[in-house]
Amino acid sequence: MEIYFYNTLTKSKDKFKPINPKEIRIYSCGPTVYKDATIGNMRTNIFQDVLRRVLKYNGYNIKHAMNITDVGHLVSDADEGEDKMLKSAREENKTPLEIAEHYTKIFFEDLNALNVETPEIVCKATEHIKEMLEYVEKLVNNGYAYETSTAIYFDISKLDKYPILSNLDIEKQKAGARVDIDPEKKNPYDFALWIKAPENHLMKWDSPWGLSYPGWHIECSAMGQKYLGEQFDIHTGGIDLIPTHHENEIAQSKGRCGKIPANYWMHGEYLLINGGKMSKSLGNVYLVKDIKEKGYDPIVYKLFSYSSHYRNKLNFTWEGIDAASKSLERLRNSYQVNLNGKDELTPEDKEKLMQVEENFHKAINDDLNMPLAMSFVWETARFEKKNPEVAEMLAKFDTVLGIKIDEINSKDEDIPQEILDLVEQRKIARENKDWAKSDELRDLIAEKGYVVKDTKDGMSIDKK
RNA sequence: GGCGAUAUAGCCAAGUGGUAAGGCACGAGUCUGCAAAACUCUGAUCCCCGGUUCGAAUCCGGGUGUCGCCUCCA
Repeated sequence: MEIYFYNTLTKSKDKFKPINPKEIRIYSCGPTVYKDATIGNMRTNIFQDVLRRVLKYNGYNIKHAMNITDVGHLVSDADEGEDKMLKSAREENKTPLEIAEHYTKIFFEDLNALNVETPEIVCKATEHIKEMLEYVEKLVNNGYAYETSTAIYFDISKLDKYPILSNLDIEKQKAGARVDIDPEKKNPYDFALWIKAPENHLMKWDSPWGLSYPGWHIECSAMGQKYLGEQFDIHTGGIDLIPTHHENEIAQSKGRCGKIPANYWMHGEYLLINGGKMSKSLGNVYLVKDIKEKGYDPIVYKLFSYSSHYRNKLNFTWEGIDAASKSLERLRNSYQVNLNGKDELTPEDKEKLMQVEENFHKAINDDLNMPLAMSFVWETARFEKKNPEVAEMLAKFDTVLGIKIDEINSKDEDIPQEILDLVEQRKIARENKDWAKSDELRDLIAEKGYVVKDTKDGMSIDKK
């Protein structure tokens, strides 16, 4: 079945044509590990995970690389100010390496909690200084870069066209530019490839230009080219990376080998908080940890993110999370019910299931339309006949959803003995039809933080 | 100031020319000693005005609202 992706480069939904159908190569801009990743960052990671899973659903093998930015990302894009890593190191009184290790670990724990697959290749900027230096030297040799007293800059005037991803008219931007113009720069939009380190700079490396460190954009170009080649299939990231980071990656690649590094550029939209923007600088951030602390399985957040298309803004509210939580419970319940279902499926039923599968497949292949795909998941979950084949279909869908649909909802392994005793007493009361005592005990159990429900198969106990 | 996105039932949200998917909540019902859970059923003519068309939520023009980018951010 054909796959269509919205391509920021062409500004249209394009049919996906792999460079090599045997292996799809993807590069994703990963985290700058200087602070906790937010659920906003995670929305992008979930989008990328869906992309991987959809390609796999279509039978493709993939080679996916993601970088870990542990040096070179300055607090300001005016190529001045502190490196983010160093700022955090100073504030938390740790070494940059400790900072990077700490936040990298948490990042992958979060991905794991969200059941987001780890890319085949995870690469750190600090481990690719050599590749970056070679890249910069090549740009200098090709005449696309020049040296100033503070850095090596990319000369955007050497390109046929500079902003090609975004619609910025840099001529019109000049007047209103809020950043101070460095008189040594040839063009205001020239950006630093390599920066000369001040005397007491913590992270610096030997280079033809003395002790220095990389600019923010060079790492992705260098690592992408090392692991995926000069041209690969898909490049992903958050929408905010379009005007600077990705624009500059393309510039670097064009300067180095004359090619745009990826054929398809896909960008995930922002997560909003109560209708407004979430950002580290505004301080209104939520972490995966916060979702856990509210008592939700983090996968609930993943399901929540499927309520909107990845290219649309999604407004985060706790009401929304609550709705997703209910949905997750019901989907998992349906899976269990179907697994043990005894209804016979007629040929017509099987035909219907096949049709739903096709609809699902079409939806995910249409630029990852998860909200639409979910409607077919529900159609399956609420299929009138209950049969293991229906469960099998749900499991198949879950290879894309990644919501662990086969997980059992209530886990009562950790119920304290005290509660179990009360439940036992209530059971006896019920057998004696002593409803007053039964209700009293249910209230008591509730006070202690547990909910007891009478089901056909006995009582179920859940933590509140 | 420049650029762009978006406006669909109480909430979230698909749908880009043929009479509005889905989820959550609400209400009703089945079940239950009761309750919960589960299951079933129930709701919108698509921001406003004008135009194109046999026909528009869907195209065009105008207006209004909200949000974002142009500065670090997924």
